Amino acid sequence: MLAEISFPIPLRRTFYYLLPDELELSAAPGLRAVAPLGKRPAATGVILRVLPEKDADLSKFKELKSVTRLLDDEPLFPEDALALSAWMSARWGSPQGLCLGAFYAHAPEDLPAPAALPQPGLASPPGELPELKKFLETLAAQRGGAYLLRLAPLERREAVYPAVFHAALKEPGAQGLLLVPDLSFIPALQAALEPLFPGRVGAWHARLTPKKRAEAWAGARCGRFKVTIATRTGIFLPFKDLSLALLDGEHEEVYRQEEGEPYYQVREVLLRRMAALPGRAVLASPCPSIEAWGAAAAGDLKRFDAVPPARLAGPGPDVRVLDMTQYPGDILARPLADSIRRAVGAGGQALVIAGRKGYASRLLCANCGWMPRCAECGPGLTLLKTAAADPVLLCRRCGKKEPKPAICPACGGRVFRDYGAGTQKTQEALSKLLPGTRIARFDGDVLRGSLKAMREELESFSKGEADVLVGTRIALRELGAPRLTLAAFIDADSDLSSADFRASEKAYRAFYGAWRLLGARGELFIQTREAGHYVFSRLTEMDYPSFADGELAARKDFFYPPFSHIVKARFASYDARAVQAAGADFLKALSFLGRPNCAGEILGPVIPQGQEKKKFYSEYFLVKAAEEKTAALCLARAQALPQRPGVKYFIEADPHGFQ
DNA sequence: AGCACGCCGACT
DNA sequence: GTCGGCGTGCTC
Repeated sequence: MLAEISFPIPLRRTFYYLLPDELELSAAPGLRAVAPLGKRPAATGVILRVLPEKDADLSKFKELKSVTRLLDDEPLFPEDALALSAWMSARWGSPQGLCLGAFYAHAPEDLPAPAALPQPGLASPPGELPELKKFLETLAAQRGGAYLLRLAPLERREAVYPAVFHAALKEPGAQGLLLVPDLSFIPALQAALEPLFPGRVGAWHARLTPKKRAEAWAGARCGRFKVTIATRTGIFLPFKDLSLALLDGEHEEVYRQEEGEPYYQVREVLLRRMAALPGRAVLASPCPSIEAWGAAAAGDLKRFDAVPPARLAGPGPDVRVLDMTQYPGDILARPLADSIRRAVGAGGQALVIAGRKGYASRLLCANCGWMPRCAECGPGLTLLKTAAADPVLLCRRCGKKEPKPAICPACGGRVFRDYGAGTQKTQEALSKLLPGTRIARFDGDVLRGSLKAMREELESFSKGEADVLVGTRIALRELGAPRLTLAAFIDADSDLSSADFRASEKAYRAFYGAWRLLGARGELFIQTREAGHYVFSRLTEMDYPSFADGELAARKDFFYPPFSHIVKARFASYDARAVQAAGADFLKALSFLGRPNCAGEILGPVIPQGQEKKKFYSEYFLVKAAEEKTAALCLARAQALPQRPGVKYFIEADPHGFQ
């Protein structure tokens, strides 16, 4: 008999090994096996299947090696980890061996013997939150199911999640997994869960010491830990009986693994894994991803809004959207300037978020403030200055280009100005406005400088030495500012018109994040030339559902996820003709698209801006497929393309932030 | 990914 | 004359 084995190496290939007689009976799919591989005397892989010799084509290689030994008596995962990793591999294109490796990477050679465990009863439940009651009752009554839990803007997760796990883990052996975006969230949640499950709350993250890591891994596997709180790799932990998995802040981008294979998206793996077990899956967020929102609308997730009606939520910060067409040429509109002066004068602090550095300028009429928009997509266009040709306007959403107008269609004016104030320009303007005030700056330049300088800038603000902090959106992340009474986005348009179709969603969350930083009596200002954009219409009440509904409708119109699956293929070379030939190969390999059961479309070739006079050429295609299966097929075909010499291939599923 | 082979620069 | 840099190639 043979064993087909998958190793954690970046090869889209499995290996056949001979099973010695004494291992023939115990070998089975899902068990780890040790075997020689290449020059390595002992490599550990996972058996995918056991098959008779006649079923394998052994003609393509000269030697057939033997399995040395097996590491497990039974599979580490009660669910079908092989099927899950095969799906991951097809979904995001990483080799199955690496996907399996994510599940098996931390397994010790010798599994610790499962110790007999005391099964203490549950402690008394925490204070019941009325708006959560319905959700908790539903959860307690089900063994499976997927849920979207929308939390109130100012809700403390430490108050909500213990109630969720308490309601869901009543059965003695049932285990829970709580995934968080960052390891800094773990201690507080651990402290909140500990009273309910004394001594049975585990923690898993990248910075555990080897000993702690082994303990956490074994504790999940043998059932010692009732709840494990983990960062994203925790999705691959083995559990004896995983009954509930909750993804906190499910919209967060850290849940998408894009640096290094295997590529995956925690939200999707979690839903898939919990459905396979089966167990309950909960996606939680105050502003859910549009993907999750769409899944709820389609009935794939059951949505619960643990959010009291806006009017009962009490006073929140004031939100003021300033229409900058009323203040042409100003960096700070008058009402904002007045409010900053007032806020700082009253002993408060102001946070000013400028547009990101390096962004292409936008164009506006110097006379009337008119700004070109894309006829089809709505959001403003971006002005691109190219050295060779005349300036063009580019729609970042659909990629359509048009020449820069010579005269303003609104007023006939012939003078146009660039628009977009960077952090430095904003800092200057603020210095003029507030002479003698210390203004700290926090942006990519400071960040790129030294880590120490960055901390100092941020701390000078947090400690109150500076009254104003100017920064890009990264400044929002780790800011602690007790005296903060005003936050302002100088140029919301640079966020809204960015390359990504998730731009509005991200912008909304940025506004929302700033809003949350402010106390109940704070002021939030947003300067924009697109004051009619639907993002803003939902901000005054922080009405996320209607914003998300609008966003979802736009995704449907433009055939974006969750209504399609995107595959991006980019080809790059010093030889322009080789790039084109690779593109032709690609189109030929995907010619099945559009046939029955293979609905989809191909956009491209797109030639990225600014390479006109460079020696290096690249172009890319975007495939939008209606079904996940079709997208997976496109991905597989693109990866199987014959490699043309000198051409680099970049094939990616679900690209974020493409242009 | 590993691990080895192989062919050119600075050193005990 | 060797030690060692990392480019290239292969793994049932």
